[in-house]
Amino acid sequence: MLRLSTKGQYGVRAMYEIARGYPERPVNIKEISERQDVSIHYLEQILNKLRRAGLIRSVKGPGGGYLLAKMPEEISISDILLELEGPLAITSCLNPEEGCVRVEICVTHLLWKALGRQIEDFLNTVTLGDLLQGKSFDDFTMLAKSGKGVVV
Amino acid sequence: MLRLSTKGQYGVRAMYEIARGYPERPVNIKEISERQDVSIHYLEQILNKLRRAGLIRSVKGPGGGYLLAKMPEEISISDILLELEGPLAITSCLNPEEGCVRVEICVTHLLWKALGRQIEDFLNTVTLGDLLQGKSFDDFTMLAKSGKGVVV
DNA sequence: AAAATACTTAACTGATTTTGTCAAGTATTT
DNA sequence: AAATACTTGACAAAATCAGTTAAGTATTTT
Ligand code: FES
Ligand code: FES
Repeated sequence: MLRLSTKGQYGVRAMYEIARGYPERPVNIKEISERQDVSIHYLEQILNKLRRAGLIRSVKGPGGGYLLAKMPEEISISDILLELEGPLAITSCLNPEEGCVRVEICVTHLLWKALGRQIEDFLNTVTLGDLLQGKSFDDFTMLAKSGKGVVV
Repeated sequence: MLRLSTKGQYGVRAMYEIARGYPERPVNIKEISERQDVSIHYLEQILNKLRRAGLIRSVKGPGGGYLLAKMPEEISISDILLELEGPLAITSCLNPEEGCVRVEICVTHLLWKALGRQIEDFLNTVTLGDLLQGKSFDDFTMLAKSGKGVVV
């Protein structure tokens, strides 16, 4: 139930590796591939999307690789997943591109909407910075929406 | 991203229709099919699973149909989805049946685990009773875990 | 007893999505 | 010029999803 695709998962793990080089050291694909055990070809596909989305930039030539385009604290998990998997839409009814004619009379619409908001709040709150710090996320749950800092 | 299957969605909607007959009136498949616009054959498949799981029971013969096996307040959305879509597992690593050898060294494992907990808390908290009452779920989010009542 | 209603079960199939691979580049530095 | 490294698009096997088909069994009403 509610599975995240490997593309999204690999994407976050790749971004973590790139974040480790922040702000100076370019991290090349081979290094990411080896550390996270994901094929180079598949990573190329993933990193390409993330680059076009402006989350990372690339440096060519020997010694090149990928660099974070922003501070780790400014890149949320949501940012990454959005590019790789499209907008969060628990149901097709909630997908702007699909929509649903039953919305007005549907008894579950608000339920799924609330669940989506719950997930979105969480993913918006957690950033690469949190991953770098090795947080446990135990207390993220209820504080996510408070807007204030999050307990470690 | 993170799509719920139609089976799960239809299942919740079907359970809502059955809940409307609680505690006495059996609701037949045809009525559910018409009100929720889901094929009878597909519903049969879904209701069968829910019956074997003990969430509903069936009454045969003319005037028969399906009845809730418990009070609407005692059946959570999580109960329904669990039967139709299996256990919540954002990633295969979190699925008991699959597992992952990288768990110990993985930088994202705790992240997905926390997200899963977030979702599970929510789905465990909402019941058919809430749907019957037409709640908006606006305030469920942060109060889900408090254990106490939920704001309408 | 017969007919009508209604649930039960298993098998099957087409469509879609996921999860990658392959091939042929382009760009930069040493 | 050679080595390194990113870039892009096409392709395809595998898995999952969504739904149908078909052939029942069980119960009540007349
Ligand atoms: S069926 Fe589309 S909103 Fe419920
Ligand atoms: S790769 Fe399995 S836990 Fe992260």
